[in-house]
Amino acid sequence: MPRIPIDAWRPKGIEDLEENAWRALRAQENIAVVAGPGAGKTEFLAQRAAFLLETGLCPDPRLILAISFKRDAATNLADRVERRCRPDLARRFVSMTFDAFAKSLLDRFVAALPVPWRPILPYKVVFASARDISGFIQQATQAAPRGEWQGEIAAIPTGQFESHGLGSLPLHDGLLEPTNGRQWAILRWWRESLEVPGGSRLTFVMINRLAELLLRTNPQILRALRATYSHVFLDEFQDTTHAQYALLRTAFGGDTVLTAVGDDKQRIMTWAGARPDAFARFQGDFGAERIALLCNYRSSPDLVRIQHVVARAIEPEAAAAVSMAPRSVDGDVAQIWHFNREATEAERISAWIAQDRALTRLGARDYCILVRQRADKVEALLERAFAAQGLALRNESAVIGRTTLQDLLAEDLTEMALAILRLATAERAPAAWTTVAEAITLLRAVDRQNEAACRRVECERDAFLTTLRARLAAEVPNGETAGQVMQEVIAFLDPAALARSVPRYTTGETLEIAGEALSLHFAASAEGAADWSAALDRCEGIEQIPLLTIHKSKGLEYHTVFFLGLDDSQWWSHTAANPEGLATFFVALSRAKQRVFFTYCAARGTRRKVDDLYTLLRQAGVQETAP
DNA sequence: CTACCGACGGTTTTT
DNA sequence: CCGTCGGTAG
Repeated sequence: MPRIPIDAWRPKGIEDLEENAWRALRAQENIAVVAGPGAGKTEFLAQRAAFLLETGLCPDPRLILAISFKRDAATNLADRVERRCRPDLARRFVSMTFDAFAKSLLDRFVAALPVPWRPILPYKVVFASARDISGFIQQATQAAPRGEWQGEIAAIPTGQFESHGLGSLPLHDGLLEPTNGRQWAILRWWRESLEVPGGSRLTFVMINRLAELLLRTNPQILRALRATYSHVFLDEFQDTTHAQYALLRTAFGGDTVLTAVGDDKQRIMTWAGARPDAFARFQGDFGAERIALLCNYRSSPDLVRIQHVVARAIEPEAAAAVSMAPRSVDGDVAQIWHFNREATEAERISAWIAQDRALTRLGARDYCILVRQRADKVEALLERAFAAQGLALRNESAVIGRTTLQDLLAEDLTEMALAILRLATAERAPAAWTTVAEAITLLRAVDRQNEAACRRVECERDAFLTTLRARLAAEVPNGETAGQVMQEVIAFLDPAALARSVPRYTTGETLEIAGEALSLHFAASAEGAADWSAALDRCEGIEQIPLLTIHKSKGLEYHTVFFLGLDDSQWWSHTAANPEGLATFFVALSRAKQRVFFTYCAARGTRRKVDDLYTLLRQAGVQETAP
């Protein structure tokens, strides 16, 4: 296949790029791309991948590795590259999460770890709860060999032990001799976790640290890794933790070309262990040039202007973004709504949305209810009023069985099972056909060359679909039938085959948890649904207004955003001008494409702590009204 | 058994 | 800031 000359390369699927994006796209050195909300970070990375592959700057057989924090971000990026590139090139783009990257290194080369750090196999991935850690700190305090260390250990903040303690202590070839109480406690944690008869218990922070040690002590593995990947992309770089940063330095501190993308103004994960200086250090440690993307393809000019007031409060030097999205609504694009009673608040929001929908024909998913925390409380508060207006809410973080709604909807199992049910209810569902065909090929492990085998599998599939179609046609949707039907669909897909063919389902209880939750959720969706197709719509959240926390909304966008509860009780941890609080507010504000409304309800509490946020809105010219 | 007090967690991802 | 949980006094 011919390579495209660098100067002749054009972007795929979009018109053009802004000037700085072109410069960043063509860079052959490490770069730090600072991209505010709506700048098209993911699109930029997808275009850069296409550029590097199609021009041969990433030469065959070398690969591009893209590292994201969340699974959905990793999948999303891989999908975009697939849509932009020939299959043989897209195959050389590897997109995974940080944790999956660290774990894959550990799993492949565990035997190369220095003996004192080698886990007992099979090790188990565990998630240390705050309770586990505070319990550990308590007993470590008791057991500390020196009096002066005891106070030091007792003073370790529970929330920082894993990220700042375990995450930032480098491991060494041999056993380490602790020089202070903190180190003693961290090493004790390591020994207790590694020396579990029957299998070590490792958290992802530990897996990151072990992967880093592995590369540092095995130059030949490090060389092989660097030979594999010519370029590495790092998404949401502002959220990099201590352990991840250390792994990056060891793994790619050589001649790999790194592209880090992110926005310090959207750094809202430091409380969960993100290091506050990742971007700044990256520029120093990796000699990366800083390139700022200035366009905002999401929000209208009026919203971008309001966002800029908040952006400057976070970073006084912040450059103003240029809105590329025309305004499409009349009236104020931002308002503060003041209520006395929660019932009035719920009623006015729902009535407003119902009326707006009637006028504009926007879909339910063009609106969004954002909260700082405790989405279930807000769901209970709004549900009745919304139902009275014929609106449905979808609490994305609702707990279903042992998982949550949004995790369940991201499961491969869910995608496959719902596609089968779509085929059994809808007249035409081309996307569902593709999904089902691919799923069956994967799960039945049919050789495409073997025509007889293919036909047999197709017959089996059609027979199942015919029976299912007849069954659904004969029954009115209800919870009990829906639960049973889902179990049958899962049985048809075959849990054993899923465990064999989907890496995610190979170990642990993930498949079982997803199966359970899917049956529960489909049952709940079918209860009171007009027909089976409506039950499936409900299951997928079509025509439901999303309700989610700011943290979950990162990276998403909505035409009209309601931020519910700009008050001290939702913002209990906020203090004036603290960067993380301002960043959280900035993320909420910048989800909106056209309109954003903040609500305050006196019955919920005061607004002293959040006074600085109101001041910023006032400075930006946002009016307060009592609708 | 109940009533009250103080401590603590909340916003999250990851195979 | 506010709800929950565990402990203890009555």
